[in-house]
Amino acid sequence: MPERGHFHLRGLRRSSLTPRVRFAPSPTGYFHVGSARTSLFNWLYARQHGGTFVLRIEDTDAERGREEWLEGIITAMAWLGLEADEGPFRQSSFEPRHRELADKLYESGYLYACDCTRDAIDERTKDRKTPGYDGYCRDRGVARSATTGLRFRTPDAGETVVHDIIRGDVSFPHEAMEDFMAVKSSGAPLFPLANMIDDREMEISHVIRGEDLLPTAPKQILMWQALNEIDRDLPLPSYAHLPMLVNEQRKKLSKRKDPVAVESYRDKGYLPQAFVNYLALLGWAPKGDEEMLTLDQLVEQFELSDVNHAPAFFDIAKMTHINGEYIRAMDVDEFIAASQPWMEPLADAWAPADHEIPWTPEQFDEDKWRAIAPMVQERITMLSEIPAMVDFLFLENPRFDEAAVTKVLVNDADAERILEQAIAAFTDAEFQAEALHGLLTSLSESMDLKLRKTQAPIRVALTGSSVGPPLFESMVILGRDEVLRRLNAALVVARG
RNA sequence: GGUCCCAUCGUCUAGCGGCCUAGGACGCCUCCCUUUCAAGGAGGUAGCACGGGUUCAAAUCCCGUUGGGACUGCCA
Repeated sequence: MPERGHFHLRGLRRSSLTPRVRFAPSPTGYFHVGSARTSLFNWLYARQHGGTFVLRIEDTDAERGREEWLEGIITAMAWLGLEADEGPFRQSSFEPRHRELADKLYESGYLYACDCTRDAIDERTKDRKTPGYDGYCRDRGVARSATTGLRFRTPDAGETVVHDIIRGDVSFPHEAMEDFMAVKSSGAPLFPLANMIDDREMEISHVIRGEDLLPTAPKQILMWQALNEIDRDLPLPSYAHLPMLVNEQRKKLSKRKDPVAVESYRDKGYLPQAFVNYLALLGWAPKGDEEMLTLDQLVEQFELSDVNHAPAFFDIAKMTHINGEYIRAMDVDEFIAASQPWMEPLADAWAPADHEIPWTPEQFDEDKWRAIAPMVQERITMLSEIPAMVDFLFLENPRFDEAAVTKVLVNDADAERILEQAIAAFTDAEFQAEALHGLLTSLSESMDLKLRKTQAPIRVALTGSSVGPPLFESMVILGRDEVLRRLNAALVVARG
């Protein structure tokens, strides 16, 4: 069923309404979670309608665009599974066309030259109720020069209506619309113009972007219509403005204060499927009660017109929970493969940033890791948590948690006899989890202690921590000799 | 200040006039399971911002108020 907004495409010669959408990020050094969501929604829309997903990098800000950042965007999108059908195109490469059309708009009178400085405008308008450009140069006939920008002559009356697939019709009265700057004094168009020209040239049918761009939509529509008069006559795209992603203060996510880099979530060990799944749940919800959805299911169920209007809080706690679910849902081999970058990163493969591995490559033991992996899998929510949980298997000596040592080895009067008896019992025990379990259980009974009490000093002695994977399984993986050696070392500590 | 957007549990949301005694999920709390921690199981906590209409009937429609937010640059 065609949703609201599709009527714009009536009479269009574009082949049978197949949509062409685009994701147009500006390169800023990392991939923003908001961009990821916008990208995802565009991709989903294209996929479910058999359309085309175009990637266009808006790199016209000379100071900002850096070569390696393009790679960052593509890498992050590939990680999320959002490959573009066309592109990446660089907006900067279309600048000749931008200038050509800007000139045409100027020659046709849609744009006029303005030599006002910001200070002069502010000075003139400081006492007015309505700040913004006052139209000073509108009819002054200022000659275009290297110091004049070009402003768009907005209509005096009437209004421009943005037909938004998500929000319905949004009207902007021209009366309140200033003659905005469209072309820099350098002759290069500003974002609203350049962005719109590219959408025309690429015959984009649906502009799906953040709500922060809703106020620029009427400007772009006005200029689009102007170009329809003097250049090609092209149908307006449909618009869909996605609600903002906000922080706990309900403000737009800030690159300064909020953790917005997609790369950092990858580094922490969020799985792309989980990340995408969570992103899809921000501003949209599936029909049923099941919210764990694969990319394929999202393509099937996603509905752009059902997207919410209100801003959504980017809740890392919920995303982390979903990530844990995905981790537990993997089979062990998948889990081991996925965790490799955090365990034994390959020399020329991707490795997480800010991640320290406590053991050396020589100390790492693949067999031990495989043996304990299933138990680790159901205890973590992020892959980066793994090393701290298994390092005792690979290190010469466990990294001791001082608080735990003090509590269960030093300050606990029972620690000494528990360790002594455990050593005696384990020395010629069958080293198998069930057997060890039974052995310590009966040993506890003979000492009139709870098993939870007797396992504590042993756990700290072997792993350095009072929390961790199941103890008896860990003992088997560690082996009798090592278990006895560590218990004896702990006994020395317990005896003070 | 101006223009625009928005408003259901703390959070993400379902709900599109009667099925709502407002459903699910995260979080939080309790209990069960249990060798720690998790996981899992069973419960619980908590919401229609407010005020007017319209209607036999409103979380759902309309208006207003309040409260959030975005934009307001020769950045994109």
